[in-house]
Amino acid sequence: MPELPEVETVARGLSRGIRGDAIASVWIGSKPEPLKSPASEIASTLEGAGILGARRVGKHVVIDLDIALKKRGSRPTRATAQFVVHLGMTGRLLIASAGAEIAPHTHLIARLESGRELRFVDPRRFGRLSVATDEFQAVGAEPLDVGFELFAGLFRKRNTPIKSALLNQKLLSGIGNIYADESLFRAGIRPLRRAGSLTLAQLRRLYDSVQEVLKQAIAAGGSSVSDYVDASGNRGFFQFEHRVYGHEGDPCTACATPIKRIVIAGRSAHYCPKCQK
DNA sequence: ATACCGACCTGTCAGC
DNA sequence: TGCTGACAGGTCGGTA
Repeated sequence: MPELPEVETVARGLSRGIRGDAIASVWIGSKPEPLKSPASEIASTLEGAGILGARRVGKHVVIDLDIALKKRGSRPTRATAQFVVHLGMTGRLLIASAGAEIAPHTHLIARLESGRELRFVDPRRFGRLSVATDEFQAVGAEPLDVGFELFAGLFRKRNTPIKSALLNQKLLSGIGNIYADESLFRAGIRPLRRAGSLTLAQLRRLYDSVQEVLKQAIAAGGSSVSDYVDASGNRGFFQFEHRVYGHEGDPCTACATPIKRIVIAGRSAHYCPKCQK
């Protein structure tokens, strides 16, 4: 499901929806895979915490918590904590009314003071939940904040296919399979091109394409390929703007050549063999 | 150090 | 109808 635009959409929706609310109690399911922090630590951090807001860091949703109230009288040195959620492939963070039916594969429910609930649902359990008191940081650069010089430097002397480099979260945090393919198509670069072999002009086009694709996708509320929905359960619309991803065999929107699908490092890659060099 | 590959999970869909 | 295999927005650890 979620790459940068989808995670950004979820985070914005959460921030709008539950900022200012507080967590009354927490229920955690029995399937342990999604928990990076111990269940007891997640529950104790969340319970009683005020919700300051939510934001995106790479592909992570970070929910900022005010935990000062819980330490009243003990002069806390640090009054904030973070609930960090990675949605994996099929994870959802949903704001639900308390009476709403509980979907299968619901792994965490945070009951809010307002009577609503924040729920984490994840059929494949590739998602990850953790709490942190230190400022959470992505390992790679933010694709929408990085300057061109730094962006270009990430790929210099790299022998790996540019598609793999775009998916490497240690270089850029947030780009996934859809937006890597769409960016490379718009930049006219084949996914198998060695990253280090790109000319400065091609790097510039790739930089511009990445920015453009991500911004357009955020504006469209992300891509709903099968089941992605935002915090309110709404689907995105950017899947209708995909020009290569999921379009194997379809005519290229620019030249009508059939779009090809190949496998690079175990992930499918889609491209136009004529437009992309 | 770098890069590929299978593993981790469940659900869906095409093909037989 | 029902089985099987391929595939899915992501990341990790092991291996070469």
